[in-house]
Amino acid sequence: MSTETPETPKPSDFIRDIVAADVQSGKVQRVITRFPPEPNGYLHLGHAKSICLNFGIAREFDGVCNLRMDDTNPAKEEVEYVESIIEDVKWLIGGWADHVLRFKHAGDTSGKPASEGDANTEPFYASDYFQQLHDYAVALIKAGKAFVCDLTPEQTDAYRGAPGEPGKPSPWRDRSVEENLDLFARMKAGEFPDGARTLRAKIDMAHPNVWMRDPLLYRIRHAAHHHTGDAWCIYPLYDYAHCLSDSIEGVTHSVCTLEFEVHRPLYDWIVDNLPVPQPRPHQYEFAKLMPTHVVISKRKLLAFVNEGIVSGWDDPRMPTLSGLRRRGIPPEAVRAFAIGVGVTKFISSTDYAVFEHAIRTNLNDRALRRLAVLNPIKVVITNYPEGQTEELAATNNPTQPESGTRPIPFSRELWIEQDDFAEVPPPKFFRLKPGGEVRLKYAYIIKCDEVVKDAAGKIVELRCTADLDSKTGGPTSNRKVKGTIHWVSAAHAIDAEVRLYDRLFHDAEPEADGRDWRSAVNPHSLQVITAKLEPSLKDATLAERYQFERMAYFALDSKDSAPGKPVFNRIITLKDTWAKETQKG
RNA sequence: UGCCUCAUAGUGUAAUGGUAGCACAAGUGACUCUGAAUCACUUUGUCUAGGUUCGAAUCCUAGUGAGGCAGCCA
Repeated sequence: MSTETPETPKPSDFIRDIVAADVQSGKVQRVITRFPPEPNGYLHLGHAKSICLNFGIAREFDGVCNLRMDDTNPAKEEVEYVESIIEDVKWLIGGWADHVLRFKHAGDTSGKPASEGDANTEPFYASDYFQQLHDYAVALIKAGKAFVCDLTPEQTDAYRGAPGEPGKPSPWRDRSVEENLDLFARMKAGEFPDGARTLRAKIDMAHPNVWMRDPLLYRIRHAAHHHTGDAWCIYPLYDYAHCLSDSIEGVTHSVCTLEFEVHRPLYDWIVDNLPVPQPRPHQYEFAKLMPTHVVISKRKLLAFVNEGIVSGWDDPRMPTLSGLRRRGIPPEAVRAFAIGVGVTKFISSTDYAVFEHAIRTNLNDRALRRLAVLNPIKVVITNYPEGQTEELAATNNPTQPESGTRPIPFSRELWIEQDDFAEVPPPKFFRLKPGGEVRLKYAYIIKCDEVVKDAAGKIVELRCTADLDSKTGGPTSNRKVKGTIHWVSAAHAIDAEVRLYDRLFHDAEPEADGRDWRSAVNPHSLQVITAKLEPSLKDATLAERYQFERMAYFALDSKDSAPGKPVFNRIITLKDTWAKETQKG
């Protein structure tokens, strides 16, 4: 069975146009891209677009894509995040771009990929290149293009000037090459405390682009690094490390988000002022994905976790990739969405409904149909013999006829959905009502004869008669009634915990008008119930997706489900035009 | 108010000087043993003003609006 949602014909965008032109002209022999997350948080829906872009370009142009940890800041980065990033990337591109994903041999720092069949691999790390980066810095100093600056952080800010007004040169700008070399060596040797000195590029303090005003290249941080340990106490900054990491790995197209656009002149300056291999990498920027109805900044996601609003980074309500995965959303759906939104430089937000549509499209194709009653009400078929059971054939997936049928048991006492009965039906109500008829899916047409209530007036049971000639598949089953509802046999149903997830935010823009997103959190984003499931669901598997007919799509929870004790997560509801209809009234 | 960038239906996104199309959303109808899916149809758009051109969403100029940039974060 194909699980790949038909994707837009052939992705084409301004970045792919550039790549195609570079390949066409022979400027680039082999396309190499990279996905460079900083390991200081979990990957989320926004990253999915970047992953699909970088890996997508690689696979479309017979290139490769390096997974690289952009870990130049020892204070913020952790191994836990590295591991989650690897798992999430593999999950997202699984079955689609695995073959273009490159790792390197564990421990190797050359920037070269692991050889075929190497079993001991790990992602690339910017921190692998600290020595090389250091040597390049020395070269810059020798060329008179970098200097050690003694300004304090505050002074550095003040000297930088502001947009619109030029900065002024650091008094340390014209130190001799020898002095700079000596000082840089002593920075590296740990002679100075944090913040005491920096290494800066010597460019132009009056440059209209603030990032070109003698930008910092290295800072002193006496801190252990998650990957290099205590080997270094000077750490390169992003602008210096990123372009050179690209160069060292042979990246041809370095694709990043729009906020780095103003950094591009610096990216170019660094690689153009160092003897790097040619052709050198080039940076291109696109607008990041901003879905409505979510909050995806790392800081806020971290707050969700730390403040206990959700159960963890992989809570099924989180827009993290691990959250989406645990929710049961297939990677194919995430990909179809991330690719479908397109790539431009226009800052926009994407309606969450587009994502939901991608999920439903994928699930409709692949999900196994099952009958399950979420909020049960008892039905007794008074003309059906007590103790009798018959097996009926139920279709597994009408969109995949080869998926066949499975047997479901029918008996005198059933559960049906509370919403499928109305004592006082609204207009156009097609379901069960007193004196009315409805089809029990795959079974009989029944008529409601009597509504039984308890002392409090609460409905406890519906007494119905079945038209025994109307059995599905039988010779006299052709009689039509307007409504068909789902049901389970009370004697055969299994109870299971079902977690009904809803959007974490009802507002399209949870932070509109400067509100704190916390005040917009949907208090009913999780509702836990015990549902009545058809017995075949006791054999549900984690790999499978299920549609509880007429209700929603579900998947087993990967953490809390156990053999004999299934726990289902609601992935997404079916579209419900009836609910929309009733809201109109 | 210096530099950079962007502007096409409600939301996204195509059209690369030649009929403004697609998706989502919204609406109407058909079909339906899932009020799902499917199918058909409908509504809504080139920021403004000039210019170049036989012809402009596209090229030029000016304006307007929006965003990014002044971390020893990435």
